[in-house]
Amino acid sequence: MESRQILKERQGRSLLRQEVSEGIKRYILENKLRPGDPLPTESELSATLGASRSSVREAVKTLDALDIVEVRHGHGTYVGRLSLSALVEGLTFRGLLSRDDDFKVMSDLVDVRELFERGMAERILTSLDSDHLRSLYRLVDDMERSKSGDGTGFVEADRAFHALLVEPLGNELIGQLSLAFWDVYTIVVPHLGVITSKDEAETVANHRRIVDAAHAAHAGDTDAFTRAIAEHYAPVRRRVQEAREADAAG
Amino acid sequence: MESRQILKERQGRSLLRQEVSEGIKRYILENKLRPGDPLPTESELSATLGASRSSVREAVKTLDALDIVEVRHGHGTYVGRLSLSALVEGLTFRGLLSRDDDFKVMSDLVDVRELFERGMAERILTSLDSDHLRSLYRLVDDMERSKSGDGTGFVEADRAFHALLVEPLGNELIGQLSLAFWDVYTIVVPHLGVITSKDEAETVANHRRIVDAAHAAHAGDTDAFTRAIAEHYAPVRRRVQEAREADAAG
DNA sequence: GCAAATTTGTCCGTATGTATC
DNA sequence: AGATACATACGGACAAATTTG
Repeated sequence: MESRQILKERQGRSLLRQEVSEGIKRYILENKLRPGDPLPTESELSATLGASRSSVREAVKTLDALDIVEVRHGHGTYVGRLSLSALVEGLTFRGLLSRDDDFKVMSDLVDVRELFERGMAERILTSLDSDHLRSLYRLVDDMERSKSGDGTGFVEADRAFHALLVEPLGNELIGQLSLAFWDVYTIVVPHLGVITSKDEAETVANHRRIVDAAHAAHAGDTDAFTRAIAEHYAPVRRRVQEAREADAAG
Repeated sequence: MESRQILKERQGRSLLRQEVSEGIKRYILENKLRPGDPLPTESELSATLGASRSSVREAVKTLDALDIVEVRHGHGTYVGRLSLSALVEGLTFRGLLSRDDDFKVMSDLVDVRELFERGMAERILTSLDSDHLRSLYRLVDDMERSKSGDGTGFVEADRAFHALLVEPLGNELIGQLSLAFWDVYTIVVPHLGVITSKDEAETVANHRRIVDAAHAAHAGDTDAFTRAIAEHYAPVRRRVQEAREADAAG
């Protein structure tokens, strides 16, 4: 069997699965494939890269976890969306695992969320136009309406708001990171085991205050805007704090 | 064979591999394991979770890619370090794949790197003590010495500098993200295919200026400090720009 | 330093589930 | 509905790496 040969030729240093993974990535890069483009079947990859189906499958699974590759059962393997899903899953697990550590992981996370919006305040205001402002107001209205409604509407509007807030920067990475941390926060907080305050009216008001400040300040002073953002994150931080104190008391 | 039974009972919806992955994560959480703690062997997991060893292995590989689990050949499986390695690998691949898109991925990345340090400037300065300052100066001296030396010393000092700069914040997540983006930048730029300027003397000077500004400003005005950071990232941005222009011209 | 034991790595063959035509 | 192509899952065998006696 020739595969044994290849095994010998590899001089035993790195793992075959690792080489297969590199091979698949190289294939995508050399052929300049885009997200959604089809990849060769597992059998073809197996033959081309000189590894068994099992090794190819394990390699594909690691790339799938990073969203470099996407597998559709009974259909085929494709180039992945290259999203930050791996970051979300990793940080979510970290947040769940280290609840004991004074919930520091989560409070650090809120710091980062605030950093994205406060640190980019100036640039957000200068590139914000009236269309964006209108869309932001619309989302706040959506939150207002779906408040104490079915449920999913409120959080979805919240998520969309923070995506839209940094959108005028034209920096996709910041937008994706911002959403990734929003996702982690939203997933982890309900698992903290204690009931935390969740004043939806206050949340709506805080979001509206951000848009109001943006509308007023526009290209002028950014202080009111950054203050509004800080006030928005105060209750977010408080929820983590409440969970921490309840956990320490219990 | 009873495994066939389980397959039926799952009603064919979710994937077995996925369930195994969830099972392993649940095991870690319920037993409150920490990074480095040993996990059951593949055979044991296979028996406990009611799946074949192949399926367990594939599930373990996805968790390994997220650094939730760490596998050591011939030794065993352990709880992972929960690092941001998946983010680095994912963004690196994204940067390599979308070179054509005017290198926007990389310029967005530099924006984020600068955001971490500029956006946290105030908090960095207020919690910076003389020990930190001395350590920062020492790293700049290291860079100066290893300039045009063996090679690895320079970049390593650069990496350590940016880690140390945000360290006084006490926010581990920001430190890890900062390093993750530094890693991606350092890995991707050499692959951009064109020789970009790499003035090490200028780099040293820019880093020293940051520490000088921090030393002078301390708890006072942050303007000089943020300006020094901006000046540091100007040449970093220029390298990406040069690669872009060379690519467009060629 | 050798040998045995343990654990992960790789391979193969086969059967089943899933989507498309 | 049938046929085809593909991924999913299984089980067993052997190779390679690591630890231990």
